[in-house]
Amino acid sequence: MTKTNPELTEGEWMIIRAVWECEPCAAPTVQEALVAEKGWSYSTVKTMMDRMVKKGFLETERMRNLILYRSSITKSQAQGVEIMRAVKRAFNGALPPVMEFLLGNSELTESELNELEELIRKRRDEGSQS
Amino acid sequence: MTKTNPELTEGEWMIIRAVWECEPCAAPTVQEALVAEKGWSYSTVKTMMDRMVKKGFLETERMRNLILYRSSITKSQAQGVEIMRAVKRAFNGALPPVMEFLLGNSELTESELNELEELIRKRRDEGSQS
DNA sequence: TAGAAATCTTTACACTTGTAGAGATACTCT
DNA sequence: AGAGTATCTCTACAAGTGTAAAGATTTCTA
Repeated sequence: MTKTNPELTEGEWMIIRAVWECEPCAAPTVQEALVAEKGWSYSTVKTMMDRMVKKGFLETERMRNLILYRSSITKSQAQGVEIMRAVKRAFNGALPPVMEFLLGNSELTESELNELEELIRKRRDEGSQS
Repeated sequence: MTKTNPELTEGEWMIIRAVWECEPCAAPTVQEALVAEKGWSYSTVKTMMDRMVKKGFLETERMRNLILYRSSITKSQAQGVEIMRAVKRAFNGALPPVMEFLLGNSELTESELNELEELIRKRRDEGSQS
């Protein structure tokens, strides 16, 4: 039942980030992890988590009276969907302008710039081999 | 009343893209432009547009019986907000991993790669001057 | 000037999302 | 076994979003 194209809401991102940190974990644990940042009550968190189960973002396993949750989607999967959705919406799916925007609007250190150049070089090598 | 931090929904993106294409334009024009892709009725489009006015995403000007709409936010403004929101949500605001992801998951031509390197170089020069 | 055509206004409804209270259960410790 | 504690379930509600029908108004045209 794993969702292949997960579109998470802001609240769901909060939840799943916490789950990735501690899975498998129970709802009260997640709530405790988020209460400082979001102030959410237990009911709030539990409701969201159960909705996420229904949507296929989380899975549950019952251990006695405890319900353990784990993510059904990987972090990189969710990251990819999220970023690509934005790219599609805002840039009609065109990547170079996005890169351009990011390069122009971000604070990158020297070493990060080097790293990126390295990635580009690697990318080029891979490309020419196929 | 221009919104400085516009978060557009999917539907609103549809609308505003069409508005950017033809502004100033009337609601029926926008509806016609979108009906093929979305199948939205006139009422649907008009309702969304009026909500967007209330939110400060669009502005209106009345000409006789016609209401002309124009965008209150620029394309690059909206693009920036959209992409940065995704970066923040999915990558906790860290840009290098995003770039890495994009480089690894996109089809870029040789010349686009060159272009990116050029951008990086330029970025570095700017950085070292300040 | 009456009917047709274009456009706008009002109202509505279902679904999602953020939010949570209140009550039911189950487990633990004395 | 009873009381306290932890956890879960049920129910609810307001705001926002996608969707649009029906009616009102304005303008054009014969």
